[in-house]
Amino acid sequence: MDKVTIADIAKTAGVSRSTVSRVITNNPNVKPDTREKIQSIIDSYKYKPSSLARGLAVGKINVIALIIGDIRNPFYSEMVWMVENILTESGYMVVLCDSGYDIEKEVSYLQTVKQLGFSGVILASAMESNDLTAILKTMDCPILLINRYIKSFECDSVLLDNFQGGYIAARHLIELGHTKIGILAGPVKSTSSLERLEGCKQALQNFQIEYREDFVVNGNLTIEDGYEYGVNLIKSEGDKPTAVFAGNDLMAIGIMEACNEHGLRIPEELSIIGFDDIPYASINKITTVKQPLHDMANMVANRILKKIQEDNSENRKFIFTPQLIVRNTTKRLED
Amino acid sequence: MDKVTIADIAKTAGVSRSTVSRVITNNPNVKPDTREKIQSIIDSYKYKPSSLARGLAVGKINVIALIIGDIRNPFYSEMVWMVENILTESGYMVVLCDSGYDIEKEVSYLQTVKQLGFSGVILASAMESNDLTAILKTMDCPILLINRYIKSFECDSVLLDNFQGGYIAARHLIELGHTKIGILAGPVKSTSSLERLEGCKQALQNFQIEYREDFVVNGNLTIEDGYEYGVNLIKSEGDKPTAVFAGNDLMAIGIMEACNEHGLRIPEELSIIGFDDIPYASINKITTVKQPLHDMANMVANRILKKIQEDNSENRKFIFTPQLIVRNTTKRLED
DNA sequence: TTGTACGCGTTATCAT
DNA sequence: ATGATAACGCGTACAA
Repeated sequence: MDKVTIADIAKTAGVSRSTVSRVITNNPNVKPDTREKIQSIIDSYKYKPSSLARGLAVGKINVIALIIGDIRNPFYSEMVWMVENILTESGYMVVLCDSGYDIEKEVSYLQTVKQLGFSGVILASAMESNDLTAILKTMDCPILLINRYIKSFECDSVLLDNFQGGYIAARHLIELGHTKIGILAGPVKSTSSLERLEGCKQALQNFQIEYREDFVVNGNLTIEDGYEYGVNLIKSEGDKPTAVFAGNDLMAIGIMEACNEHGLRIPEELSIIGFDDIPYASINKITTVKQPLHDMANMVANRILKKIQEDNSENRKFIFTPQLIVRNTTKRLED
Repeated sequence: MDKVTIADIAKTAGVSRSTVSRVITNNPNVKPDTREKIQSIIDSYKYKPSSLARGLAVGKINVIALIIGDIRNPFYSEMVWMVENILTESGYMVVLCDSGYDIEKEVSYLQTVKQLGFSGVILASAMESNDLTAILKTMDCPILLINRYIKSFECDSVLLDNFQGGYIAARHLIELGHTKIGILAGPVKSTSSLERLEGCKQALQNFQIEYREDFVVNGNLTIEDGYEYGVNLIKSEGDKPTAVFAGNDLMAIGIMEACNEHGLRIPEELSIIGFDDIPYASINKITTVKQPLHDMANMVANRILKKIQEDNSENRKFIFTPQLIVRNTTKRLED
């Protein structure tokens, strides 16, 4: 039983391949009778057109790539889950690509996207890089950025007001009386991490608190990096922060783990605030800055669909507002 | 600047397309000089062959689908992360598909896999179903099952000894003196969940403890379901379990959350054991049954590669051994 | 070692 | 409303 093609359907229906193709693509130029007849033959044969062949003919394939930094980060996996549901509903297949925050891998994925003729790309991990910008400019499909902003490349983007997020996080700690605030920021190349840091600085400045370079460290947004930071913090001599702003919840969790192991009580001896509000933040009662994940995911999915359908629409930025969620890991500084 | 094709390369190189194609596919029948010359032209043009066209010609495309139940489950996302790394290294693109434990969605993904001519499929969420078996039998690429076993369909599979996993979990609780053991099992249609339950029963029987139907509930492996179970447990009247075996860590976490909220102390008033040993289990010091994720992921990736390369190899099952990890959520029953 | 010619399964253009 | 035919870009027997 060989593979059944459009030619087989055409033959048994006694029509040309063109007509069969028309009913497949919902072209109105088909007599209702013939359409019905052909459709029934298609059904009975359980015939499904080859997406490869169609893709070659049309130049596009109904697949959208979703490139993210780390699928193990619950913030992303929640986002992915929602976006995929919407896109699948609309007949697109979603391809998930984990870049590991590695630009080289990102570029390589984009290359594949081109070679396969995908309909669109959603980039959630894009950091600044010449190579990236270069290939981005050669892409021949809509591109959407999540929580990232690439100066040298103009396109749609859905983002959080990260500056404000960093600001309200720091302000919260300051209002609790903390003045020695440690910052475990995200990667230097990530614009959103940078903006959160800037927001932090702004808050410190507004409240006339000294910004100390030696209290700032960059991590890679993983639990491991948070843990490492926590251990270093505990073992360090001399002046220590009384509160820490972590670039995301994962790192906050890592810090807490280190503290637990070394008997440093939270929040009595150290206040910690995270970012994202992943499920584990609520379970472990971590004070954090929430991203409106639900709304953002919806926007992402619907926006890319729109871009694919009408490619003439201009580029826009959609900015969402962060929200402070106070839980049990931050506490007023006793003096 | 139009899209550059193999013909363009051939023309500027002064050879036929065949020769160019040969250097692309690493066919040895090319004079070293010409190969070098052509390659340099390819490089300078940054030419990349269309995977679509190649796929149509060859009948296969270098993509492997990885269908999982719920990407938000850290056990899966860890697995995905590792498998994807290995497969990407070997030149395959990995497509991640989230089925939401929905067989219909699973079937639909497999349909897409066929239409797109993928090189292989890895199924981690496959449950028993006629529709599923039907389409599985028509797939024209290697199939690999993770932690699932489909009676009606013969293929490679990488799995944990789930029966033993359930057994050692229950035995641990029994050895701590518990006799009233609640079970929050996984979905009924999941063979691995079923086997864990069977292992549980066996342990109860071996130790001559009554198996109580009314202490067994099925959940969908999510935190939410665990939480709901926990609340019900707390609010229920009369005879209650003193210990609970959760079908996976996520549900164990949910139960713990419910207990925390309602002031039920763990492990003093209720012992809980999970399954999988996801990172949050170790962070939250949850006693659990560990799956050797690392080894399993390696096996999965390498096995599907082998299957793709030599399709004549016969089907095998690779069974891994679970391991009890005792932490802080289980405790000897005081009497 | 290289070139010719055909096939892969669809869609799209142009007649009819 | 329908059919013939030419793309789409590549791989590969087969011939040279």
